[in-house]
Amino acid sequence: MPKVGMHPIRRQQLIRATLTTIDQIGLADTTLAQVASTAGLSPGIVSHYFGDKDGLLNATMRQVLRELHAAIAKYRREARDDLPKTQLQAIIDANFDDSQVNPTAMRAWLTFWAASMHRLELARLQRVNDRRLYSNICWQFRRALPVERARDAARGLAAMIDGLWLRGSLRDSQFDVEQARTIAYDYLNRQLEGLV
Amino acid sequence: MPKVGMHPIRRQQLIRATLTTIDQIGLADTTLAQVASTAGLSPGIVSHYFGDKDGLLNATMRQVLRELHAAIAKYRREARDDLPKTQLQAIIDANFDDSQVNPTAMRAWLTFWAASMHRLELARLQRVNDRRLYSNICWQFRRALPVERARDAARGLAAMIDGLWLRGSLRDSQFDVEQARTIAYDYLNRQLEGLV
Amino acid sequence: MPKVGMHPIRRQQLIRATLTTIDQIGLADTTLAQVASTAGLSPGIVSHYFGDKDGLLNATMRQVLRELHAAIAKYRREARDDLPKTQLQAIIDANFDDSQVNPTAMRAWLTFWAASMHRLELARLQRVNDRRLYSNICWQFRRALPVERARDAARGLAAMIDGLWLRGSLRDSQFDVEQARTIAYDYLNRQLEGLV
Amino acid sequence: MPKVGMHPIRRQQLIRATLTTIDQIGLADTTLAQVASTAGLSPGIVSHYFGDKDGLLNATMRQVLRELHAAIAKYRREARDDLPKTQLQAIIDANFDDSQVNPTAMRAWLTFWAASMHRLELARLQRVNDRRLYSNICWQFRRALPVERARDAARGLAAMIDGLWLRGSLRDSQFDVEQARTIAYDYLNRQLEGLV
DNA sequence: AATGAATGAGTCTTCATTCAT
DNA sequence: CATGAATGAAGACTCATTCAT
Repeated sequence: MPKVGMHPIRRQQLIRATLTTIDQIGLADTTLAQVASTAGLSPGIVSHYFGDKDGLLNATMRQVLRELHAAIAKYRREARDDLPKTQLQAIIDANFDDSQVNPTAMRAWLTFWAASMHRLELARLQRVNDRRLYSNICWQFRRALPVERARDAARGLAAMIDGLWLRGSLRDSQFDVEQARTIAYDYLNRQLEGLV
Repeated sequence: MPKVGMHPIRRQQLIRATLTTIDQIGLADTTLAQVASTAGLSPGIVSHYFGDKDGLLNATMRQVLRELHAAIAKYRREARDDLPKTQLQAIIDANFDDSQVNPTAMRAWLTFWAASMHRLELARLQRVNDRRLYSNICWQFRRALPVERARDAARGLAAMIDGLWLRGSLRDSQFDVEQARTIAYDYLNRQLEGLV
Repeated sequence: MPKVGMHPIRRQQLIRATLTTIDQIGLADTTLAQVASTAGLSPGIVSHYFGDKDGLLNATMRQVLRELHAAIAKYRREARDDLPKTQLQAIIDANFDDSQVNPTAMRAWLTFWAASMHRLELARLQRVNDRRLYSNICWQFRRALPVERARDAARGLAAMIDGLWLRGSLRDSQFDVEQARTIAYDYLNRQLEGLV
Repeated sequence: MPKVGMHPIRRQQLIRATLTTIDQIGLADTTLAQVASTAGLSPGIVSHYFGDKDGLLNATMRQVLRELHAAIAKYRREARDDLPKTQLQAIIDANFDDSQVNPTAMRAWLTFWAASMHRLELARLQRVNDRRLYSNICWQFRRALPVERARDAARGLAAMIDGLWLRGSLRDSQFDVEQARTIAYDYLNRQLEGLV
């Protein structure tokens, strides 16, 4: 079946299958055979497209990050204005978009976060993403607050977002987006209180 | 001297060795042989004291939780008064006590958090702890705020604590306790603003 | 120009690539993908021209043997006379011709020699060649020596040639043709001593 | 079954099994499972005693070399005098001792000789052995011949021994010790002719 | 004629667990 | 109590071979 142009399709299939498997049985129990079979392919194919298991995992994490960035970009593009508060709300909304808080995505996130503690490449990806979120937030706060205050506010909001999300990942029940947004918005409002 | 009481000593040795190994090479690469050798014991001994690997892991997580509770109890006991704010500050301080934010402890935490997604017993322990933190915080807020407000404030503070801690776990550098406390205190102050 | 005759060209390419690969990484690590890529072709092509891996290996060994016979024929044709001694010297020279003692050729030889222990077809080729060398040598000795003496002299010279070559194959350095010839000539001289 | 002192016994078992397997199906088709099963043990045991397949192979080759050295030492010790000729005959005899020319041993030899072309450690062992044989022989010749003559005689005899042995390895039939000895003795006699 | 994607059987290796001592 | 030898199942990875294009 040597159709040309299978590369991107097969990679997508396998990355999707990896996310599904991580969701269902966890990274520790995820085998290449599992992933391949979930993708409806044979085990040998993984090395063909990703070299080895690490390659597959790295690619999967990159995909997860890409989706977060896409969500953030979309929400900010669609924000009704460019005020700091509006933009920060867009960032909050993007982080709690369904693409990010559905159980599969959340489990993948936490899985990669934990795995990054001992895997160099994942740690690198994680750190880049981490800094990007913080920078975006900080930039907006600096338009409204003195630099030191802006930095703490940014650290606080980033922590709040991750914390709400982290605690949500534990629940069996659906992540409560409204509640999370209310709490994050409240934090934001209090930081910008009496300004705009 | 009776030779009794090897039980608790050996268990401690093995749990310590488990934490060390998780810290250094990660749970995924932690083998019982590693753990046993780190503890200066033979591989066969693990099953003698913990039944199997799961038993060891469960016991290790219990130990980590116990230490957090001990820290919280200690800080609250030593708080200068029983005012909500003071008690909540004590809870914050306990969560950022060195016993909780040293790299080994933080890695263990995140490791177990992630592992709990697919391990029933760990999930149970996690959830109990999670609720206990929330309940403690909520209880204090309710002494100062209307119930609905108290609940959101509690959710927010718990998320803030976990988020600061989570983001700290990524850093190579030492966790910045002062900064984390400043941000958490600030959140607390704003929630209780104009009350006391 | 008819497009016919790709057959011999492709086969040559692949056989050459096989020898190169055996030289560089050894038969044990030689994969069809390696060979094909060295030949600048695709992996699937091998089965088209040789059926399977065994077919390729057999063809490669045949080629190696053909080159030895060509060398021997050439040297004997060019010998200055038909005396036994001259003809035996020609055989010695042919065996130490550069086409036989360059590192690639020597490694291929030893590789096939070893492989022939458990591969029927290679063993057959090996044995035919082996006998041919012995017969050639023996025939010449019989022109000068009584039959029993001739047989032992032939066995000795054949062993001497193979032994010099075998020990040369170990060296990292270039095979010392002069030295090998001196030693083999000396053996020859002593066998024919006092005879002319 | 943790009897102590199993180490040397198990290693022997596995090395023997390796030699048997190489003899019967060849190195290329020798799997650890094969070896272990031949030894009546489980596949996992190999890594316990030899680390990995390479470790097993190295140990096996070392054993083969050890046996050759033991044979040489024994024959020289038992030689009736210390004359060069007698000692050289002892070396020849040792190389054609049954421990060296039984089919299993010969196949192992040739296998390792070929394998050493692309395996560093085997090459090292091979070269050490190679030099030792040459040195021993050369030393004896130098007691009877001028240095240059001694060196060529040593190279010739070493090549003769290896060549006879190499050609013998091809035969299905039993190695003809008498014939080989006759030919090697003859070479020796002619080199020392008119001296002692 | 030639490609190269895909398969799937087979190998090495790891490791939790058992158990004789 | 404790050891550590031994097991054997399971996983990652390789690669000869096939086959649609």
